[in-house]
Amino acid sequence: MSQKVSMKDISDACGVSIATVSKALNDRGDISEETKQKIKFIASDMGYFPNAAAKALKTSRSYNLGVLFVDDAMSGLTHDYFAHVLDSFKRTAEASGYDITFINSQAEGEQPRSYLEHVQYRGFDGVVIACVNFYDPKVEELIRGNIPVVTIDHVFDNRIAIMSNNIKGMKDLVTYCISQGHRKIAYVHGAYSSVTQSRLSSFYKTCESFGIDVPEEYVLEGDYRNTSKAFACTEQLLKLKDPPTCILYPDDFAAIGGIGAIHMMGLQPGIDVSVAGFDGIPIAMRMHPPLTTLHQDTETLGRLAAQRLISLIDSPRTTVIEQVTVDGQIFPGGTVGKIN
Amino acid sequence: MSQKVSMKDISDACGVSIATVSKALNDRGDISEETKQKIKFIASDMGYFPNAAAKALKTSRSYNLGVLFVDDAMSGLTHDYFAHVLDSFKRTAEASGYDITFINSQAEGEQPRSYLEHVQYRGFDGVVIACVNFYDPKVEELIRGNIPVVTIDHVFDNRIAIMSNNIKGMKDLVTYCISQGHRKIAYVHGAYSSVTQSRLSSFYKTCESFGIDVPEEYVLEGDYRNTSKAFACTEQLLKLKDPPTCILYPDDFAAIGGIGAIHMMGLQPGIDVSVAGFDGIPIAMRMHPPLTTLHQDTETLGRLAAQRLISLIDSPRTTVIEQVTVDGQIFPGGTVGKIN
DNA sequence: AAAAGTATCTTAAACGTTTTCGAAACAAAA
DNA sequence: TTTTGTTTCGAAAACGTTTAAGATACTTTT
Repeated sequence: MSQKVSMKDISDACGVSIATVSKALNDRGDISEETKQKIKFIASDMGYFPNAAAKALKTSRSYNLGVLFVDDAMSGLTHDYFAHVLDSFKRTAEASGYDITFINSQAEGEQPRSYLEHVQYRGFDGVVIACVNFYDPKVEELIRGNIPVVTIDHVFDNRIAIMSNNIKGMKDLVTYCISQGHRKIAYVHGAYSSVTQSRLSSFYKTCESFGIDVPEEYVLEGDYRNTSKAFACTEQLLKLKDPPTCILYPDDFAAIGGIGAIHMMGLQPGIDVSVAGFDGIPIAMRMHPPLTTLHQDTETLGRLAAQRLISLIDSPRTTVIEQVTVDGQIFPGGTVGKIN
Repeated sequence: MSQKVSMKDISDACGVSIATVSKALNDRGDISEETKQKIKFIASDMGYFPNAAAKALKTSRSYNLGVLFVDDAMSGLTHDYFAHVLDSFKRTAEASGYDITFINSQAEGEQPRSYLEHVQYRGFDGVVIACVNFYDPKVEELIRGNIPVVTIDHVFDNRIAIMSNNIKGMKDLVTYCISQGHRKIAYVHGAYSSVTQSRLSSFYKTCESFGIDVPEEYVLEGDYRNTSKAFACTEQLLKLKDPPTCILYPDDFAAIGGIGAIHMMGLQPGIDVSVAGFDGIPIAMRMHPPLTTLHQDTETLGRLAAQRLISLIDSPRTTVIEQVTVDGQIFPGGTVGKIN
């Protein structure tokens, strides 16, 4: 059963030509309502479905989107933030009839090819890029290639970019901490990147706007998803003669590392010293007490990326190339306590 | 630039037939070494790469694997355990020249089709299934379909299954706790499933083998990834007249919930009361103190799944249909302390 | 020297579609 | 009645490959 039934089989069964079958199944005008219904009925009765390869070969449209979430330093799939973005991207792409497959640069028994070559080989209609070293020449090549592309959290000249609003996010987070009475706020930031830069400058600027001075020793370099560094930095901060009352971290992972240090020192997070994360991954928001964090709207990020990409594919002329930024939302949690 | 160059272009450039080009590029015997080298050189010089659709159409081999990680209750991608398995699967599949794309049951503007139809439409060479309601008739249909398939953590009659060894895992975990001196061990287990059943019976059996009696009130129903239930259960357990000294949880998420309750009560995990998780997700293993947990070997799980699947595709006759179970490894962490 | 074998290359069909263009049939307009 | 238009359909080429079978030239065997 289910041995492939082709348009040829249907055309035989219906006594029409194979061209007519194609037209009927694709709802082209060039056909009478009567035969169209008959063909459709018989086709579904025979369990027909099209052959993606043949269709793609003929139309050079694969209805397949490539995603580039590389996993060297930061493994895409196992990185909560990007996993959530991808999950959302996947859902909306699939709802529009697109499948998604991963881009890689493995060879098929041959020498490694580039990302762009892989994309052209598979005939992806479009590509989304995230969680990547954007300065990798192979990534550059892909972006300069002639296929529709949207990037996430990084902007390239003349390409659509979906950006999480790190400026506003950090501003909201700092503002929240200040509203809780904190004025001695430390920041363990992530390793250098454009995202880090945005957050860092927003941190300084917001503090300044409230007339808060940030001592140099309050700003330490940690790293994303690095609990150990966060642990060490936290210890260091709390041993200061004038320790901060509130500590910000590059992400929720790191914040959990910081909380470890706080517990280790016999203190209670949110009571003796406040901490806040960034990202709003599920585990952080469901801890006890829940972590105060800035929840990045991964759902919207992924959805917009898919929508824009598909729009770019369908109507390259009329979709405007722009960077859209999506706001996160402060998640109060319980680890930033009221003071004074 | 990079406008598609086909075999036709190469054959023109080389003054040979298309067939000869195909043979040269595919290393068929039927050709002289000299022309083969010449063709290969010119092909690479012209930036040629094959067209996947055409190749798939002709050979009915797509070098594309379908993965079914559905996301309703438990969203596949955002589920740490499965995300890691998938990540490993992806890496080894890609190293063997296969791409991977997600299976879904969305229609292309039409009525929703089944998983199996999607698979046949795309011409996937094989399929891996995980993180799924295995009793879904659409899943059943896919598994009974005529394509190579391997399932993860669930066994179907006459199909390859890759199983994490929950029996041994729970046994090792309990044994470790006992080795630390614990004899009053509670278990907040997950919702009903075959995995839960395995772990629960292994828990009882191991305790029994050490002559340890498990009071009824030590075994509570929590749920996977549910921090709140774990929090509540933990409170309940610690309020007992004779509270346990050690508490086991369905997974690391839940354990973190339990730790929250312990902190809330002014106690120190690993000192005043011990806790252990299950899975060994990165955040748990990098907390301070690190969570004692049973690290499931997601790397091997994913790799074996890919290897077996590809083997099944390449040589259906000689690959044995069996369920292979892969052992996890105890991660001592620091939340199960020595007692007495 | 004829026959047979071997190495190398080409022709052409096929995979399952889509699409252009023309054909046929019929209706409407002149 | 002839012309023109409209609707519905089919023939055939094309997409870029693979592959079976045939063709050619050259070697070897007898």
